[in-house]
Amino acid sequence: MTAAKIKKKHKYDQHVFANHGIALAGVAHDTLLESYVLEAGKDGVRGHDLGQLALRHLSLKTISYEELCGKGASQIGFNQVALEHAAAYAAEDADLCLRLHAKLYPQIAADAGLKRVYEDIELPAREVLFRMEREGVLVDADKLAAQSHELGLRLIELERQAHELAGQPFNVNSPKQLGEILFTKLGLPVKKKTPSGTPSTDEEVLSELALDYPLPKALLEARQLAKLKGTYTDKLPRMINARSGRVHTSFAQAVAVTGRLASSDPNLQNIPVRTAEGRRIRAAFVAKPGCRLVSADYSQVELRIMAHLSEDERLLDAFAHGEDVHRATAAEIFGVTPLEVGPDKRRVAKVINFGLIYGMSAFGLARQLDLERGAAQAYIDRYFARYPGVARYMEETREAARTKGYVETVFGRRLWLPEIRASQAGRRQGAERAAINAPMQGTAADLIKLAMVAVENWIVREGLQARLLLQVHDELILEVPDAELSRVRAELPPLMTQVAQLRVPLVVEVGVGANWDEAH
DNA sequence: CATGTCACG
DNA sequence: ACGTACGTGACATGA
Repeated sequence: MTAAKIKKKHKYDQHVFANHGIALAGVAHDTLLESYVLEAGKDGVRGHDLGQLALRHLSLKTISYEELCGKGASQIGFNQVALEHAAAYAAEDADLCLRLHAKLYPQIAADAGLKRVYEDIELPAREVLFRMEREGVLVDADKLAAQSHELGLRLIELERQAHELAGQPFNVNSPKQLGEILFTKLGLPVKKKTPSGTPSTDEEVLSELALDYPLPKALLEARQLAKLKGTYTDKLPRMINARSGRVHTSFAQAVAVTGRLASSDPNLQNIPVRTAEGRRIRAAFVAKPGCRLVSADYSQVELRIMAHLSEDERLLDAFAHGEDVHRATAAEIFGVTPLEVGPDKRRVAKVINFGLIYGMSAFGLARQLDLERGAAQAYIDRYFARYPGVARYMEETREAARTKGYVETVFGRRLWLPEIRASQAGRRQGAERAAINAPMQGTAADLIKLAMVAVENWIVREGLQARLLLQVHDELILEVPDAELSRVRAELPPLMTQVAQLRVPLVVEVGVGANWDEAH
């Protein structure tokens, strides 16, 4: 691995050791995680790497990897660095680690919630993530290559059509050139602008224009296919590791301020699923011979957490009775019985439920549902009248964020919100929306990390050959030998639902298949 | 290296 | 009055 690709990789040293057959006997602490638990989102905190921690907490500038090895084409490998320089670099790592731990850990130990998040969630999850990264996932390169070829042919034809409709050749992948064609040359109406003030050509705009003009429709399809080809079908086969024959993502444990993981190089948490074309890519993630992929996902987990946190009686009741929550919400908002809720009403309720999790405004809801702002406000008012506990919770959360400067998850994870008292209204309101969202997104992250630890412990304890491969925020993907399928299918859901006792039941849905698409 | 866009939960 | 749903990562373009 080249230094450029190391980026923010932690656990990196552990992988190097493992490559040489050396297993760490146990990791007692990790300053990256200590800092993450203490200071996620805090003012001026951009990362939790050793170098940044040394600068923030010890006012020390560390030797950078580039100072040691150079950069770009002239960069040398660590094994070519003069021993005295390498020794100084390595010794600095060890020294600073201990000094930072002495400073950070007592702050964690002083708070029961933070201590629990650090010791019962983050530290154990760290080892599970290391194993998942090392295990990797099998990807059918031939299948993807065939798709790339097919997508390439269709893209050529779509481009030809687009050029014909535009009356001239242009680069369909250039928003700049596209904007000139659409809005200057053809005079199509500008629907919205980008932050920099230029007319937007994003999907929302093109979809709207596609109702009246042929060119945007071709562009939409070209964009979609170009995305799939460029990001997935072309790239994933190149990410297959020569030694293992599998794709090994990197899970960042201290990047997302809410407590979620982030996946990179490649990102396996954004593999397409929403379109049929996209699901063909997902179908290229396969189980090795003699195995199946098992997917287990928490159903409606953030809404359940909202019910738990708000203690709203109607919402708790809906989940307690196993109701379809969007249907139940629609019935409340529209004043009908659940049986009278059709697809349109349910869709509106679903958008509202998602909006609540995101701290929506009437404007945002109006835009999402293509309504007048007043109509959207009426829906919101109606919702809060029927779910007063949720309304109370939202206001209490904003207030708590203002007075404390942070919000917490059910397990005590802390998210700092420095902009909650910003003088600029836009920034402040942004922080308020983040304050609403963070306890729900963060608690969900806590839950699934606990589940990962529970599942891995179970696998080890029972001596199973099943392996955790991926986590996608509310979903776990495992590779399971056929002989263990019935056990995993039966025991995975209770393992995942019993990691915590909330005021609502947790529900896990399991799927099995030869590939990720079938399992999902 | 910033910008716009779009893939996911 | 004011911008506008939360959290991520990757790609192509173009300066």
